[in-house]
Amino acid sequence: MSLTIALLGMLELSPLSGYDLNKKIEASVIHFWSADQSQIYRTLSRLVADGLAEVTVIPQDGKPDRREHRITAAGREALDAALRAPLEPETPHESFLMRLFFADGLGIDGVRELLHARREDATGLLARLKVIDARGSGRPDDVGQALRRATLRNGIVHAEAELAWLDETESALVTAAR
Amino acid sequence: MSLTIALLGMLELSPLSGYDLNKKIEASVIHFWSADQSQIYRTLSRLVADGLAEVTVIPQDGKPDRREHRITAAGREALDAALRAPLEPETPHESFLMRLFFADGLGIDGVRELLHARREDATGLLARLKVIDARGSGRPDDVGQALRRATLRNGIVHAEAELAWLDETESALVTAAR
DNA sequence: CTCGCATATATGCATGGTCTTATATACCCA
DNA sequence: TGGGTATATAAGACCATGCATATATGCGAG
Repeated sequence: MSLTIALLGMLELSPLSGYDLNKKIEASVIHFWSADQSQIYRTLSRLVADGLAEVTVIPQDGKPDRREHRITAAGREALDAALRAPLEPETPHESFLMRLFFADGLGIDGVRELLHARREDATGLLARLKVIDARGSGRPDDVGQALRRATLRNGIVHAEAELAWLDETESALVTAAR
Repeated sequence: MSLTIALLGMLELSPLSGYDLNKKIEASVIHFWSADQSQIYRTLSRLVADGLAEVTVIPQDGKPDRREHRITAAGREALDAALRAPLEPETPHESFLMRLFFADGLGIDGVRELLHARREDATGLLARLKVIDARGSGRPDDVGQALRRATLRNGIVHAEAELAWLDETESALVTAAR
């Protein structure tokens, strides 16, 4: 469903090929949505099959045909409906927390390594997000820009929360291990 | 992989049936891992097929046989290896942020509704987590307890971060919409 | 007495996602 | 000259997950 929103949302701005969509996703929503190339093409095919997008084949020399997709009226309706539908209930899958929950058998050093690895990940993520945020850091001129900025800020505040939690957790562990 | 850790981790403490495991998961890791009953049984079968657990069938009257699983030596090794393996790279899938990113077309009121719905979810989640946290709120006596507590605290700090981000985002939106 | 809940396991089907591989050409760098 | 990158699409295999459904019985509430 979310990938459908991504594709329709991008097609609403301009007609694009699967290749273009893949690049756009990597460039703009990758911080909260990881999408596989093959999955993009499959979902795009389904949009066309469902009449939510139309294809224009543009022959090219030396390269495969470029299949340009444009959103249909039905596609615009579907996008609007998807955006307005009730939020789907959360089904969390936090593999790191699963490990931590059962990490007792690793001993105190093993637990510390686990937390250290997590800190590295969170630090790296935060740095990357901040670089992107700095690039687009004029005050937003329109609502769309403010929304895109907000998704980035979301990643940043959660990365910071994770680091703060790591501090807290490492202290608590020292106390518990005594 | 994570569900495997959950099952092996729980079997290490005592032999359990699939039914027991389902209940234990609902009672203890549900705040960071949602598991389906059928998935638990399937994963459990795989553990047995892979020699990581063994089954003892205990006939019961009036109820289906109880298939009690106990972890094997290979299972303990597999658990330890899984806990020590490098953290898998994150592949985020935040459907709410996907909507927000493309929510421009909803108009300012639609966006506000979206944020409001998110706030309700986050508020409810935070309340539930705090209840659980209060229940187990003596200072932890051993490392295992501290770890379990830490996973809960993780959920709490992220729920709080989400609420803070919602405040920030709603303000920014007011500014951008002017 | 019936309805729903607890006990207990299992299968079937669909969806979404990941990883790999295939095809074909042009260009740049070492 | 060979290897990597960019352009462009697509199929196959596999895995985890989710939802529905089936079976069979005891027990308590209404």
